[in-house]
Amino acid sequence: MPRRSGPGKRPTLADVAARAGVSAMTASRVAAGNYPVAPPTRAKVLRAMRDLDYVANAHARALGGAATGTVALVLDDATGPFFASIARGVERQAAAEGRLCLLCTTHGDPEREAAVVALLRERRAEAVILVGGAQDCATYTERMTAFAHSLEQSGSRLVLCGRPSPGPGVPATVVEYDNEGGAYAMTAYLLDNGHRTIAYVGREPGLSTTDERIAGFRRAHADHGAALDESLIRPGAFSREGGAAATAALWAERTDATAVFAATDIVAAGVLRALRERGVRVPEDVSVVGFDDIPLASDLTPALTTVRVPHEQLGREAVRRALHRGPEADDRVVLGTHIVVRDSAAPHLP
Amino acid sequence: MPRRSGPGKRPTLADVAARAGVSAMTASRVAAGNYPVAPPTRAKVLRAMRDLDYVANAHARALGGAATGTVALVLDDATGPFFASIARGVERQAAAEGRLCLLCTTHGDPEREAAVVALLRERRAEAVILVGGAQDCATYTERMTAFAHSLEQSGSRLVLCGRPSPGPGVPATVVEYDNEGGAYAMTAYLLDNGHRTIAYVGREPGLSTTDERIAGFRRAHADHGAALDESLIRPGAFSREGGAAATAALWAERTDATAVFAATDIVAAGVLRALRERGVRVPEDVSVVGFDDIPLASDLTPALTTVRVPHEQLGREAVRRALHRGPEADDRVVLGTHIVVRDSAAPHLP
DNA sequence: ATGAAAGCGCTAACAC
DNA sequence: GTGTTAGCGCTTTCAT
Repeated sequence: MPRRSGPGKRPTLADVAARAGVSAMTASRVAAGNYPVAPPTRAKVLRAMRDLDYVANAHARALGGAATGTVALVLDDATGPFFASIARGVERQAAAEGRLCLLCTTHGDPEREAAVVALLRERRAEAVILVGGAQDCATYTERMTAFAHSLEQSGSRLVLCGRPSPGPGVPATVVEYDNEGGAYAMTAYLLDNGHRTIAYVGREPGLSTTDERIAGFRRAHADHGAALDESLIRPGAFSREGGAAATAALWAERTDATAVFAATDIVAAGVLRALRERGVRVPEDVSVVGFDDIPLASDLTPALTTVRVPHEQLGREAVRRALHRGPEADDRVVLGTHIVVRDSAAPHLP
Repeated sequence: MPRRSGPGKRPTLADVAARAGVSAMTASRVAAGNYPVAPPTRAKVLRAMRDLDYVANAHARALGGAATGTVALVLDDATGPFFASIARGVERQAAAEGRLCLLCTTHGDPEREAAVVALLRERRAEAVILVGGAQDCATYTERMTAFAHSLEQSGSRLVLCGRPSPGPGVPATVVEYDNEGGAYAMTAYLLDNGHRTIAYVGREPGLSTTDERIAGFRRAHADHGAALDESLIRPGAFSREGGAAATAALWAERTDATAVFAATDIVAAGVLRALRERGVRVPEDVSVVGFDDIPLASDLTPALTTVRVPHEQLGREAVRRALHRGPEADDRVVLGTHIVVRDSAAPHLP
């Protein structure tokens, strides 16, 4: 049982040293464990630490110039769909590297994002990982470039995770995944299965992920010599409601689509609901596919065929690369995506 | 654009002071903003800070004795079902109170939990919030009591969130929710709807939440004068597979249950799947209800009737109470739960 | 309203 | 192997 209980007086290394009858430096060496200390002395110090319930002060260490042992994860919102998976990857890798993980959210507000980055600079976080939601592309690049420089100047590393790169030469690590390729593969899969009228539901204007996915959608059509009716690309928010509303709007206009490519799994959930309400059977009448492969995908009815994004691995890579990087200013990886076939898509028999 | 770019030389308050032609103390006062400084002086200092891109060193501040502005959230696993909601509550409240939030996971390993608590003591986190998963009750109480004291001694506050209290007098904040009441209300709802053979699926032995939920299940039966066949309480892990397996086992034995109370929504997902595979219609043939009201619940088919647990509010309360507490050692709240009626339960007509 | 000095707890650099 | 000195960057006295 500790001797003192008031929150005011925590034992310091000096206290330990005094109690063990050695100097503070010796106690420090024992604590760090990276320096030879005579076994008997060592034992005495250890004993004193136990007796006093000594706890090192991480801030004092950090002040001395040591690394802070902290990486920071910055998200739009803690309940976003990939949050858990990416956070898990980040946290696991951070733990594996002996770091603790700070969690911050911005709610999509650029000002708050800047404020958070400022706070993290004060904390000297070793890495600041910005995840998802690439907003307004006009100022995005310069904002990220400014963050990258200011973080570098305070000894931190900016990591853009699932966000576009601000360009070469900017001191940042970029960990992306292949949106275009995944959309291409999925579209090709539908085309190979005989679908020729495929709706893309959930275009969020200005979002980098949307643009890339639609690019893959287009390229697959082109490669398969399939005509693409632009009016099949439907706007819609990245939400259940967005998916349901977009589907309702589409069906009010035309009912000839044999497949729906939802921009995300969440959107797909809305699409499925809207179709069910209209008595459209999936996959018998219409095939529905998604993007992301979040846990929900396999719980939907029918289980969703979708594009797998390696969220957890994104998180791990973000930490790994930020912590062990070479001398080059910038660093960029693109992780692969692939389709996961479940029950929501079937061949279209003409 | 900052003058220096190497990660080695960050400007300090002294640099700012020198550039502004004042003393470090004055610069400090301007930075803190809590002390009168002559407007012209103030302006000069602010200017210097901008020019130098000055960033305060949070560790130096913390070393000086100031609060660290950090709360820590400790979970079993980042992908746990309530993780996102509780984390959101914690993060939001922390942000509202000007704190940053550390995120740690233990993977259910008590040793790692202890290691994490030790790390957080070093960081002087103002609050350490332990969430969910109360394991082996034999040593649990003493472990938590020890954590509470050691954290208190290093100036931190232990918060148990959705975990049982270690008892009165222990310096910890406990934020629970009403498991027994929620289970009671749900069971009563089923009984009121004419169900008399209700299976409880997903008893995890030794888990406090399980015990409390089953207690409510029993009490409702007793209050309604309904006999409770003990063999209807089925063991099973808190997972989709656990729910499916337990349902399969139950149905292999008997098929007379008209309702299934799944221990959690995740378990309910497994139950639904197993019933679907057997051609049992929900809710026409059998009613299924869950516990937690995670987002998944409304995406299941049919949408799940379940017990709502205010996860986000749990997180908020955890932070709020830890930060603003009176002089009493212990502090405990129990947040209410209530049933959410959706489509997976229907009256049973004899 | 501003400044000077001391110290928070730890560790790198240098003695002994 | 162990002790001494100095200093990380900021803030709290205590002057002025």
